[in-house]
Amino acid sequence: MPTETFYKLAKDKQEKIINSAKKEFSRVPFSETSIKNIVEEAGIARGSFYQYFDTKEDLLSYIMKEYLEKLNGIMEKTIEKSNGDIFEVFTKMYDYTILKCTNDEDIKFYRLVFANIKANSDTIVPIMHIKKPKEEIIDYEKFNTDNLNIRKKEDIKIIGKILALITKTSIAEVLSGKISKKEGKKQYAYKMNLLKNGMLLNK
Amino acid sequence: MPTETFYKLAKDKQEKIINSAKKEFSRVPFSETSIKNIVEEAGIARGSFYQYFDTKEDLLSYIMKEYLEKLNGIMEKTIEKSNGDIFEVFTKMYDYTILKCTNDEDIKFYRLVFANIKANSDTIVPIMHIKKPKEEIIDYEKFNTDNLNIRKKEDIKIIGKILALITKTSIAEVLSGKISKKEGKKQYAYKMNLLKNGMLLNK
DNA sequence: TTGACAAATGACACAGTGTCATATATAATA
DNA sequence: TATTATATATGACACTGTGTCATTTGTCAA
Repeated sequence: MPTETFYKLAKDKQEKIINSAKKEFSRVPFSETSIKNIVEEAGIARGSFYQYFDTKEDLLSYIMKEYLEKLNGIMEKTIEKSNGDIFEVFTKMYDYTILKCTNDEDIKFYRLVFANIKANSDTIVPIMHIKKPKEEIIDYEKFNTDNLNIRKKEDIKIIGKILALITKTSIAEVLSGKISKKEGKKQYAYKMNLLKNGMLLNK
Repeated sequence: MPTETFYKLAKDKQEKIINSAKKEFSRVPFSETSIKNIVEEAGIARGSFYQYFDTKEDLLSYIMKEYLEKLNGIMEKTIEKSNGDIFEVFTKMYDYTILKCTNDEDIKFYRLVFANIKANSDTIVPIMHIKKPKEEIIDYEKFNTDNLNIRKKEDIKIIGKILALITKTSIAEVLSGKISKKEGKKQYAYKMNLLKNGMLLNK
C-alpha cells in the first residue's frame, strides 16, 4: 500500500502518477514493466517513487484496489440475494468485469493484469505477484452447501478454487480478444453448466 | 531450441550448462533467474551462451523437452488403452508427474516451473513464458466424446482446457509442499469426480 | 604450414534497480 | 518577521543484469 506521503500529495499529482502507471501496465506484461518508465512519464524523480510506494507490486495493487472492493461488494450482495449460490456469485463477477471493460484503455490494462494470473493463486484477485500473505478475499462460510456434491465442509473451498480459476481464465480469454464478448459469455455459461451438472452424460 | 553449435558441443560441456541452468531455475521464480548466474556457474563466457541459445525461455524449454515428450507418450498410450477416456489421460499425467518428482532437486525444479504456470496457457505444457506460436500438444480429435456432455464437437477442447488447468494446479499444490502427495491424490480424485458428475447434487 | 572456417571470449554500451546525502519546500515557533 | 524544525523532492551513485560484436583461439583439410 502507498505511504502516508502519497496520500498527502495533491490530487492531480497522484493522478498523474497513477495514469502513468496504468499506461505502463497496459503496455507489456507486468514483469517487463519498469519504474523508470513510470517516473519519466509522470515527470517525477526516481527517488520520489520510493517515497510513495515500496514496490511496483504495491503500486499495482493500489490501482486494483477499487476494482477488488467492487468485486467484494458484488460478492456479498449476490450471496444475500441468491441465498448463497456460489455459481451465481462467480457469474456476477464475470459479468461485472467484462461489462466494466468497455473502453480500449480498460481492456488493455485488465488484459495484461489477467494475462499474468498464476494458475494457482487462490482467489479471484488478479494480483498474483503479490507475495504478501494473501488475505482470503472469499469467505467460504457464507455459501450455501445444501445442494452441493461435497463430502465435508472443507470441500466448498475446492469448489470455490475451481470456479475462481475457470472464471479468471474465461475473463482473460475475452479480454485478450481471442473470442468476442458474446461468444465468451456463451462459453462461460456452458462451462458453468459443465461444472454444475458434470462432463459425463446419463446419470 | 538450441543452436547447431550447442548440439556439437562435448556431452559433458552440454551437461555442465544444463545442470547450472537447472540449479538456477530451481532457485527462484523464472522471472528472477539470470543468464549471468548460469554462465558463471557453468564457467563459460557470457557470449557463449548466446551462441547456444536465443533466450532463457529457449533454454528452459529445451530442459523441459524430455518431460514433455514423456507426457506425450503417456497421453497416446492412455488414449489407446482407455479407448479415448480424457479423464484417464489427465489422471495418468498427474500421476506420472508426481511420481517423477521424488528427489529434492526435481521437486525444487518442477515446483518453480509449475508455480509459474499462467492460468490461461492452453496445454498441460508447463512452459508458459514461451511466446512462440504454441504447438497444440493435445490432439482433441482422438478423445472419445460419446459419453460426454457436449453440444458440438469443438466442446471437447473446452473440457480439455478445464482438465488441463485443474491438473496443472493440482500438481503445483503438491510440489509446493502445501499438501502431501497422498492428500493431493485424494483431492485430485475428488476434483475429477466433481468434474465428471457435477458439483450439484440430485439430478 | 597455411588458410579457412567454427567456436569462444569479454569489453562495451545499455537499461534498470534501490539508496542516500543534499536541496528545497512547508509549517511551527519565538 | 526571522529562525528553526520537519517533511518532501531530487538525481548522482554503485549495482546487477542484458545482448552484441570485434577479436582471439581452436580445428582440420589441403
